[in-house]
Amino acid sequence: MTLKDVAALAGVSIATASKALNGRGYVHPQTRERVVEAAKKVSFTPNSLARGLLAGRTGTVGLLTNDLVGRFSIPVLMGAEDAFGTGKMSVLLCDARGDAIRESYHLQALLARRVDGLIVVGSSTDPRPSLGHDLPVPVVYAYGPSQDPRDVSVVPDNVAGAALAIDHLLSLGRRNIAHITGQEGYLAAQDRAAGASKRLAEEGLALAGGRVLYGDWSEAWGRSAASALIEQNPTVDAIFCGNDQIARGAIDAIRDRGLSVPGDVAVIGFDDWQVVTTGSRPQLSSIDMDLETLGRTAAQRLFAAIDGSEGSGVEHLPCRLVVRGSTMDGA
Amino acid sequence: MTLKDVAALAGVSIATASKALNGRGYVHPQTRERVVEAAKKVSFTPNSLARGLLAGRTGTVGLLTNDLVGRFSIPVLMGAEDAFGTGKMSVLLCDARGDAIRESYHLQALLARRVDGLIVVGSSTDPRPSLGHDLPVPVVYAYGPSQDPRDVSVVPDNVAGAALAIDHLLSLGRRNIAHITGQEGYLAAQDRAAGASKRLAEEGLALAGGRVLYGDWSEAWGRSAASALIEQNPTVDAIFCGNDQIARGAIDAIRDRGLSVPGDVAVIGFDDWQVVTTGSRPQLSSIDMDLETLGRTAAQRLFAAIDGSEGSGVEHLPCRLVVRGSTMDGA
DNA sequence: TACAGTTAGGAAAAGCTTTTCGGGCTGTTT
DNA sequence: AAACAGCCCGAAAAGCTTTTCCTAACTGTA
Repeated sequence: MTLKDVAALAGVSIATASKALNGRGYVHPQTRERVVEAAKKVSFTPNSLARGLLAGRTGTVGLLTNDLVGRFSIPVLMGAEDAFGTGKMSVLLCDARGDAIRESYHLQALLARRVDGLIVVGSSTDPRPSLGHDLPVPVVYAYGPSQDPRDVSVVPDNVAGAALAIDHLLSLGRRNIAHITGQEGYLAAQDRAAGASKRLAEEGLALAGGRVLYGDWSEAWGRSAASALIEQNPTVDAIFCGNDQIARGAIDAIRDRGLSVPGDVAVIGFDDWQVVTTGSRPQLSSIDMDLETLGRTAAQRLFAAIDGSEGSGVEHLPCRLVVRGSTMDGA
Repeated sequence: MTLKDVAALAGVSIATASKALNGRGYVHPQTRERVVEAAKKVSFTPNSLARGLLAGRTGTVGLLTNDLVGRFSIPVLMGAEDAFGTGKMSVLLCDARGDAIRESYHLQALLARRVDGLIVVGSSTDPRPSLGHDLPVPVVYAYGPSQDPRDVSVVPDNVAGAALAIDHLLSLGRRNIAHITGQEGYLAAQDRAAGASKRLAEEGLALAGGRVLYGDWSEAWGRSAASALIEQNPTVDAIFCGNDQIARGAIDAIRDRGLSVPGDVAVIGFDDWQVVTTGSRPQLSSIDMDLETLGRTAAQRLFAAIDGSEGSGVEHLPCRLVVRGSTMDGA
């Protein structure tokens, strides 16, 4: 099953066999045919290890994630795999589970396998420590940026995404817009709140309720916060929520109070997590971070870096508005 | 950054450097110290490619999935990664996206990289075509079994899981138990229905409504099916649902009709998908397929096969009952 | 002093592929 | 007729590590 066997079977030298299979140099068509035939016969597959050893490039990239169970890593990973092209580039996957020691262990293993580059996927959009600059391969940080601005990072633009949500609500004629979101400690929560406030301020408006309602990222919080909000501010006519679960909770609470969504209160979420958005009644509008595009972009940046391009800094990718029943006038 | 550099820096031969770092043969402690020091200094990482080329084993396994976005592959993958041990074994991930051509392409790439073994993760529990037996490495099928009984497969025991759910409902004193589930075409739907019916039959009972309510795996179906069911069979006191989304829809429909869960009707789902089970009111009891254990087991079977063990056939792993508010008496 | 037994370290092969270089050969040009 | 160009193929090196075998030196003993 090695090239030597193929060469022997075809009655040529190893060098000729190699050239025949790779289309290099001068090989008589008839000879080439014999070699190809022999290779097929023994189902020869060139050994990538030997190839990589020689070429210095392995056609493998490492994907270091910290939150595989979470729903953010996977789309990024998909996009990256997509960009690499089927079979051309392979992905070595490691999940550090938020543990720095485990991470450095994985990193070591990846470097030993001579990956051509690394993509680091954060578990949140909070900046994370850089892997450093003395690595022998380029690194791209996706979803969560590196703390070091000299690194290359690709992240979703939460601020603009929030503005998109507010824009949409404004376009529906809503003016009393509240914002319920998750833990204040998350940069994602801060960014989305900032984006929403800024956009409202541009229109001379302020958040209904006077402030951002921080809590946690759960439906339960969405329910209780929305309920209390409506209680205290009956004029609220729209709620922008920090994620889809909160939004779904808000929808349920509003319906429980006998109000209609979106008739009385329009609701929009964030993340566009299908299982949540399509399960609710009415279905939930949301802001999609388009993580697959983000993953693809990260892969492209990595390719560029592998090919010698320099560049650095944090690149913010736009979000997409996905309109469903919870903000649809006709509903 | 190669062993040669380390050896030169430490003033020894390559062979000695190798032995010093790997603890083989006779090396003077002082020499060893010098070598280790030198290796650390240039941050030497042994080239896995060269190592693998020599040893014939690469410490890499291929993970071929068909449904990365789906929620079943990931826990399996996690469990497998877990079993392999951090840094010791690496995982090459490929997503064929249900495309046979893409799959064979990925397979080729994995074999070229000389993986030590393969785990194939199905996108459903329906049997899938075997990769064949002329592969140079062992293969274990996880979640979805191979159609070929000579292969090694590890799958969740849906039949027993359904019986577990029925047992639980019976233990609450419920006797009029209905079953709402997804498309009849899915083996998972059939197995769960069969397990439920069998367990009921053992108690001399039959399904409330007289038949299994097949539909799709959505909340919307759960709502409409549960609503119609209660309408026609007011005596129903429990519903076993084929997945969590259907169950959540059922809960909502029951509450909409002014009945209480679990007071009037107990509801239990399947899959234990946290975002669905913990978001509902009350929180949803469910059957957990424990996919991480499944992944771990698949990895162990693969290890065994790599080490020469034979064995074959489909191994069914038990499910776990997770009790929450929707079947809790006190609630 | 010679020898056996340890101990330390080096030379070289193996593992597989790709690429470079050079040697035959045929046919053509001067 | 001689030289040259073009074509085809093979020998060998490079890429990096591990392991086996071997030599040299040293310790202790007969």
